[in-house]
Amino acid sequence: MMARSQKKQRHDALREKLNSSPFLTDEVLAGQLGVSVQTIRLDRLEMGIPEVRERTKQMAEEARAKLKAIGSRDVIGDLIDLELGKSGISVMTVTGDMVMEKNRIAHGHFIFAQANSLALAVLDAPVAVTGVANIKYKVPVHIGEKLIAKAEIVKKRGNKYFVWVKTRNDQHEVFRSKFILVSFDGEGR
Amino acid sequence: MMARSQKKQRHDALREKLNSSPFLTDEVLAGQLGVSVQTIRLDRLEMGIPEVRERTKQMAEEARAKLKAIGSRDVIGDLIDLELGKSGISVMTVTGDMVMEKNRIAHGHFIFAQANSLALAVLDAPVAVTGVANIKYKVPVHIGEKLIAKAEIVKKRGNKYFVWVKTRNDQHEVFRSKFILVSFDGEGR
DNA sequence: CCTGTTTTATTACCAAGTAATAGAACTTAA
DNA sequence: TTAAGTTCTATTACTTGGTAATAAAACAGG
Repeated sequence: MMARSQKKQRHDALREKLNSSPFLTDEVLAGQLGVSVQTIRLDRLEMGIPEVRERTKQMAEEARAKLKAIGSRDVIGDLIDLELGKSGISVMTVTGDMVMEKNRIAHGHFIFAQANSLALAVLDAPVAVTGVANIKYKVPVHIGEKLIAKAEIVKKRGNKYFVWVKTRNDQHEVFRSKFILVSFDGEGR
Repeated sequence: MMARSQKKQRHDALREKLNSSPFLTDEVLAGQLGVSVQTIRLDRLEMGIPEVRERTKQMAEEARAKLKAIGSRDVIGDLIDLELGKSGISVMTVTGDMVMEKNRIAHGHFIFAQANSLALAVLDAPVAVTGVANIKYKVPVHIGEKLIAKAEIVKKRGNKYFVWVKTRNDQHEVFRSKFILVSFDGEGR
């Protein structure tokens, strides 16, 4: 039963090699693993791994889609309800790349970003920026949680808008913030 | 001189097509542009565009590198100085994907993110999260600006740390924030 | 009509495969 | 030891999407 275990080992090695550098041809792989090209092909067939060209293409498409998704997030979270000049609701699901590596807790700035961009979206003004924010994180947020942020304009004075945003997950209010936003036609802040 | 201008047009069309979908083979391109495969090949040669396989590979590698860079930003900005438990400095250059489309001003949450992660980095504690933040945006920030954030721990009470972060560009202080961070071994916030 | 550019066609060749088939080598169990 | 089974290797024919080189056709302008 030596042969069988050697095969398994080789399969693992192959998987690992392709994982770290997916652009290796069968010929190169054969050389590195000390077997014939045909053996590599057989292995790939058994393991359901496509050829280099296919792998490369898949990688390119995947990475492209991901980058595109990342690029198009001017408003963070999905705006699901909006009464311009009054209130709005946005939903965001916490994904793997929002959490800190150390403790798997969501990085605060994503929660802030959702609230901040919602606050800006609610404003009935063409151009506005954030002036002041008072924020409080109440409960740590983890991967997979769905965050619902509700914004409400509570006051307006001149070109200054006072907006409160409360964010909750299923159970708790996890975050609470007060923004002062400044709309400006010319310049000012 | 009709012929020459037709060629130029075709080159432009080719460039555009490949820009939006880089995985087209010469054969498909030839069909879409109504010319022979050889013409496409000649065009590519003239224009210095490599074959599909090469293009795909380049794309894959590029996109991969980009994604990797994005993924590894637990601390946003570059930590250039750090006295653990006391103070720290971080530098971040505002890139194109940090600004809002509408007004080309940096989205507030990137500036916040730099300050927040710097504040956390300065803490001499294994695990910590943000509890409260009071922040003020003083001057709008634009693409290309280099932001220098300086953090300082001003007080410690129990497991609560009070940290001030001031961010400036070349000329002004653009942002100012006070954080209360909570370090925790077990649980708590 | 001739000339020069542009386009197309043809041929030989390559890399990195798939698919199928056959043979060698090693392993083991009877 | 030998037969059987698994695993590995080799060989051959064929495919895609090209490169490189050469020649011929089409067309436009003078």
